[in-house]
Amino acid sequence: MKISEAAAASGCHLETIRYYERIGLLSKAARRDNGYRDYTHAEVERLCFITRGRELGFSLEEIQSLLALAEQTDMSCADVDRLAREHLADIQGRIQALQRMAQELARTIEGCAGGARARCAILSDLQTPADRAAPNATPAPKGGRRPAVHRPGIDA
Amino acid sequence: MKISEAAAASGCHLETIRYYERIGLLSKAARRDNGYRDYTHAEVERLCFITRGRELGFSLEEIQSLLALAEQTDMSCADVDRLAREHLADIQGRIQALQRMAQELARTIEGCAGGARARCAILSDLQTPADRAAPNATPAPKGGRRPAVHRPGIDA
DNA sequence: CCTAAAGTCCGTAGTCGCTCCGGAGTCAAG
DNA sequence: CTTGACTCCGGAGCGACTACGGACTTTAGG
Repeated sequence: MKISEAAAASGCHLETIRYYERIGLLSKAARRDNGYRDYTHAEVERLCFITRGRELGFSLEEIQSLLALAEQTDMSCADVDRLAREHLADIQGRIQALQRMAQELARTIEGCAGGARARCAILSDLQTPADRAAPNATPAPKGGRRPAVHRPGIDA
Repeated sequence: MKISEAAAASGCHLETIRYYERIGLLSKAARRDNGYRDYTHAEVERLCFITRGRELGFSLEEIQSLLALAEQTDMSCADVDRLAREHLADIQGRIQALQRMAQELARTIEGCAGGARARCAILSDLQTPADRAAPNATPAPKGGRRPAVHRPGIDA
């Protein structure tokens, strides 16, 4: 399988595959006589695993751990489970942080009369430090700092 | 006001302040005789605005627009409102994407018996391409690609 | 007054996960 | 034989910081 086919089969961008090889997440692919990379079914599966993991918001480092665990055939399910649960908790934390953001932002937008500029609530709200602006909200919407899903093209 | 005081007053990391100056988000601060930066109340307010904007998930570029709008004293409230609403929609999109992730992940974790490794649902689920794994979920959880909140220290 | 610690300066490099670039070689179709 | 698509590679760029190292200044304590 050539790299473009592996890309199509895994849903992973071609350049990203090369990138994964470069950073050692994928082992160096076999080469044909012409120097082109040649992928086996197993390698494409590994790639699918990575891609899917990314879609679920795992970092490449976490995915590497998961792959390592997947390779030991005994006594690893509990570890996998723990990792997944930790990750889920992290995602939920991020959802909450975003929800707080959305709430505050919505409240701020509400306050804007919509045309009379003199006392634009949005701008003055932005000027106000978080704790004064939202005494009920958690001091700072800090949570996990995990990198997670990077979604390429598609500009909103 | 020295930089550390400005940092404390604005809740913005000291190095980040210098960074903002470097990229032109803040104009170059006045200097004392010893070369130390000296901040006025207005500059600290601008910094608060930026920090708060970041907390609400605006990108630095968006914040720059907001600041520019804030400086024109007429006819900008509608623009501010539009920007804020667009941003809110983006945040909501990201929340939904994360919720899909969490749902799928939770479902995957559910399937794991918890010890018997032979058929660990989590790992095999990860092996499965997204569309086969979750026929009901949106094809790919792609949404906005805005960078938004980077939260430094604090590891979950 | 001297010393040590803390604060500030600066530029540069590293982080994460890609993505794009340019220039060169290879391959398949017309 | 030419054209276009594909592949190779290393390196730079993105966003928003964070960290580092070496030089300088200021401040507090003895």
